[in-house]
Amino acid sequence: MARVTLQTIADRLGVSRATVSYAFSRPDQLSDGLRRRILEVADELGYAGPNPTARSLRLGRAGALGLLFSETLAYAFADPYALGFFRGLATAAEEAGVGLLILPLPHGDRRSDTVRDAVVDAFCVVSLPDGHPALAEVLARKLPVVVVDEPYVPGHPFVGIDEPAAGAAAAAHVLGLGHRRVAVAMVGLHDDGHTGWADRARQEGAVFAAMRARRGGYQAACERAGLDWDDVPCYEVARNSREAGRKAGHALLRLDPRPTAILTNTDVLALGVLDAAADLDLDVPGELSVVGFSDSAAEEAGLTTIRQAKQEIGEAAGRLLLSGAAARPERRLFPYELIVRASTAPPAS
Amino acid sequence: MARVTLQTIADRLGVSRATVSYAFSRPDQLSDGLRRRILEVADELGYAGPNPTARSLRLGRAGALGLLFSETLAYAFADPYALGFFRGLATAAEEAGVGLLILPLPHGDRRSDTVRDAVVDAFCVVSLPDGHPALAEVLARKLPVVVVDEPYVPGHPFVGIDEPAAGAAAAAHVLGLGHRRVAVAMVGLHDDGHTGWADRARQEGAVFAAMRARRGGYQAACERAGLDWDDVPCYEVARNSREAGRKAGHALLRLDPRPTAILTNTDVLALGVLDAAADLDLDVPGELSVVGFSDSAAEEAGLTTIRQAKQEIGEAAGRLLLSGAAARPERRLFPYELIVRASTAPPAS
DNA sequence: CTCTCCTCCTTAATCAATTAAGACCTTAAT
DNA sequence: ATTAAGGTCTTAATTGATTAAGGAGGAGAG
Repeated sequence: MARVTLQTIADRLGVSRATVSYAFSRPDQLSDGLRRRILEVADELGYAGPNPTARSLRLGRAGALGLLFSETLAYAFADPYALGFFRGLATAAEEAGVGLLILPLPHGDRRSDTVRDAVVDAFCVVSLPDGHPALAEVLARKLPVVVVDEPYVPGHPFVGIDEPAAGAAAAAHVLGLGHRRVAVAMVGLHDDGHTGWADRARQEGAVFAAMRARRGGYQAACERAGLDWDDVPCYEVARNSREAGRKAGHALLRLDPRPTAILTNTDVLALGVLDAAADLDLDVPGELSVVGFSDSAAEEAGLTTIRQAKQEIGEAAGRLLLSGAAARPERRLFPYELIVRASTAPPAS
Repeated sequence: MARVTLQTIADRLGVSRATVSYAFSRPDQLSDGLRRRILEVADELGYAGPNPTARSLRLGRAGALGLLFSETLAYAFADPYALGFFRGLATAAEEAGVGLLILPLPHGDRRSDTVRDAVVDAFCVVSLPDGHPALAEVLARKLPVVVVDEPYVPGHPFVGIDEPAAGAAAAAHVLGLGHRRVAVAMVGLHDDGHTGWADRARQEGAVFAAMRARRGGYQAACERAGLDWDDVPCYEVARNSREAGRKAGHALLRLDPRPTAILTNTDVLALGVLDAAADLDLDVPGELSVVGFSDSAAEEAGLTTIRQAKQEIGEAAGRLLLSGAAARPERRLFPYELIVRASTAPPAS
């Protein structure tokens, strides 16, 4: 059975294709009788309705928002921060009645043309490392683009938080409590799978702009408090997982003198650091203070963290794209908030 | 500045449109020199690459999978079971290099044509109530469709678990422990927002087929154990939330005689029932046994539950659609597993 | 009777590509 | 010299719709 198109129906009834099209899209242009007959024949022939692709081509709109995320989709759907963001974005999409097309990044060697072939009206790019090839592909499409969290793309709107300030707030909190032996555990500095100590060059050359900025905030606050940043040990892990956090925790807690406070750039990592502390029978916050970031998995663990309005950020990104306001390179920074819970306290004197 | 198409470039260079197309899609059909010149001019004119919609129309494939979920997207991204499923589906999509188009259901009165207009190659329908209009719209598209969990759509492949058997296993567990005063808290029977006692008619006429089947399993097991189902109180809530579970818990625990075991058809609900038990200072599992369903939020709470292979189910659904095997109405039932944790014990004698 | 206005439908341009088949020219083999 | 084979580009059909503009016919007004 060949494909049924508008033309098939038109031929069958001896009317023009336009007439059949009107039967579907503009009932007022047709007499009721004919319209009914057309719909009847359409049904009889098993017509699937006006082809959305053809429609989309003619009308010049896709009815979908493209979403690009740095990690594999399987990871994204497990990351609390990403999920909060997706929720917000999905809400905006839902309100506008458009779909959300989640695109896989070409992973490994298999090259795929998902970005090039994505039938969308706009792109939302989330948390891509500097220089990631997918970003170039997105920009080549010349569609509206909004970037969330990272990287900074000149000429395109940006939504996120004031990362340096938020990082500084996290650091200032423990410094204000009196800590002087501060250490840092970070994920997402580079894309090369490295796990280990991060020297100054690696820190400052981090390809994830938000993480780089966050770290800059740590440093600024520490220096304002009179610490020498070179005395602040930084451990870097490749994946944002609890297990990786634990590893970083052990590395940092083995140091002599042992840090009394550890800053982490994600909550998941912080949970791992807490695991490490538990492994070593260290009392938190008595012997060790830990600060997370994002308030994504922090509540039950009683973790002090920086809360980001993930859902609002997602909604804002969506609305920016859907309102057509993405032409102006607006820069929307959302407020963050230091949430103090039971994982931080003054150091033992 | 007008839109740049293949034709624009062709005109500029005095070659045919086909030639330009080949420059992008089939380099071997062209001399290197010309190809280079074409790409140069394309760049110069700001050509965004072959229009994906036109491409899609001509090639007859969309490169995307449509996903339809019963709830609002904001809810879906917060539901642990849905997320596990999404993860699996996304993994399959990622492997095949196709996108995942998440479609909003027409919510409330605003009618939107997202299903009709979705540029996709196939649909995955998850957990829709019987008779939901969106399902009809999906079927009208005459594309491959796979249904997950519910409803049962004759003629289309189905992926899920053996719900009656799983429900029976949950019930048989507490019955085997010796419980006789069993009660049930359920969500997702109907779509009408009702919260309160569910009589036999409401139970059996439930529009969510999986939930209906699950409940049938409870009943069968109870009757096999010699209980009269009419003696088993059933409380129904409208939303799958912890708060709703707590409400159901209070309603059930106020009964005299008080149930010694409560079966719930989701983990989230079970957590709420545990909250209610805590409110009443009831010892779990000493004075009350609670069983969840899905193993989605159960681990930390020490909840006995039925584990469903959510991620595998998602992957299977995706692969079914992507392999083109969705033509046969295959019915794939995945194994479930009773996970016994600390929320169930024999009743106090 | 003529003019105007509606209603209902058709004509034809348009959206932006892909690709089989053919034309034309050069080179190599017989 | 003839034929075959390649390489490079063009022609034209095709994908499946939307919609402005126009035409035919009937109804009502003057």
